[in-house]
Amino acid sequence: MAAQGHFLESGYALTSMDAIAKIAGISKSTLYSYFESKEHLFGAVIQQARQSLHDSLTTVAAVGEQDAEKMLRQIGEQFLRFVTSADSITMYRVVIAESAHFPDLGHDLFQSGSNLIADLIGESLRRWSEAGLLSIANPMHAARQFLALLKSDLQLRCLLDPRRVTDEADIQTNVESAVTLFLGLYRQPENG
Amino acid sequence: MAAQGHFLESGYALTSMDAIAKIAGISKSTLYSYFESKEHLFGAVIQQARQSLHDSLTTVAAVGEQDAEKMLRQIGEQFLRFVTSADSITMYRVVIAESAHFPDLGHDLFQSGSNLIADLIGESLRRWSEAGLLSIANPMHAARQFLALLKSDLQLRCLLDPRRVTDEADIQTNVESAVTLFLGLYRQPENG
DNA sequence: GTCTATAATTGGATAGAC
DNA sequence: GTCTATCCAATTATAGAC
Repeated sequence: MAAQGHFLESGYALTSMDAIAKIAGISKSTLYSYFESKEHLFGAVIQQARQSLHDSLTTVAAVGEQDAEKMLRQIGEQFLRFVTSADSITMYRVVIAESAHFPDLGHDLFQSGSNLIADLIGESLRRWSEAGLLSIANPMHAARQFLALLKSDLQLRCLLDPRRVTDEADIQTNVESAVTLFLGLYRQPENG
Repeated sequence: MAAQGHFLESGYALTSMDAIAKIAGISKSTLYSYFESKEHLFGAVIQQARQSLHDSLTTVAAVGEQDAEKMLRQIGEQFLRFVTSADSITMYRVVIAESAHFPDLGHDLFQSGSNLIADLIGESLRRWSEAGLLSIANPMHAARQFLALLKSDLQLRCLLDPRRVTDEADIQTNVESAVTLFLGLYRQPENG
């Protein structure tokens, strides 16, 4: 949908139905025949982007079997690249901006974002722990700690300052810090 | 300023100069005699709120001398109560929403928010480490880890879902988790 | 300096022809 | 189903009187 680009780029208020119709190459009346209002169109756009987010995070969390450190690094790098990507940031920015007006969208995005990735990684940690690669009493709790250490302030910095790009060095720094600290806590005694 | 409440509550686009003038009890012309445009007024409002944020965080980081665990808990509780407060969240929401339009405001807010509190706590950690209360090689790095663990997803959840209130139980859970993990890493051997 | 009144523009939504 | 043309409301900003 052509509306997606404009909504995510310019936000809800600055995106006019005129502009969307023009980009889509249809008239405004036709646009209104597909979506009953600007609010409904916005909701459809965000829900679609949310589904895409859901799929991407599921892919990020799926990692080939290796040793614990390599898997954590791989997940960490992919996760950070994804959450700091321009697409992710613009989506979060728009939904945060309109969360007072569309609280359901914000709620759903949190579920499909933070909660989903925490569950996926928590489940992986539980399996790795059962397999003896790590020693974790509470995998879900540990997953949230790992994600918190990974992100630190990177996501907030991107949301607040669009000019500050997140380069590979930023990502490597955070991954190194998070993995080191995490393994220091949860590595099996016989392995470390 | 009367504009502050309206801008923070309704966002930039939905706040009209008519409404601000009405709330302030003056006419629109008078309002324009003080601020040359809506953008300038918005900038002034945010910069003032940013100064208030700066002062609040400085207060949060100032803690009486006690043992390390009590100080970390006290800072953690106050920090989390502050960043999840309705005032802080609405301010961040508005600035994030307009960060593409006003990148300087977002940049300044990040400096006066995340970077400031990290520096303040990092400096405290350095002093406590020198005094032998903790054993920290890189205090600034440790401060960012502590803050990341404290916040985890609480701030993002508040930004995305205004209906979900952060209660004292959420705060205590995160403080407990962060302080426990942090002390497990950095407590002086002879103390722990 | 402050007000009333009013430009000038924009945007969401619809009517009616085809 | 799709278009053109239009309505109606809201908004930024200013002109001009006092």
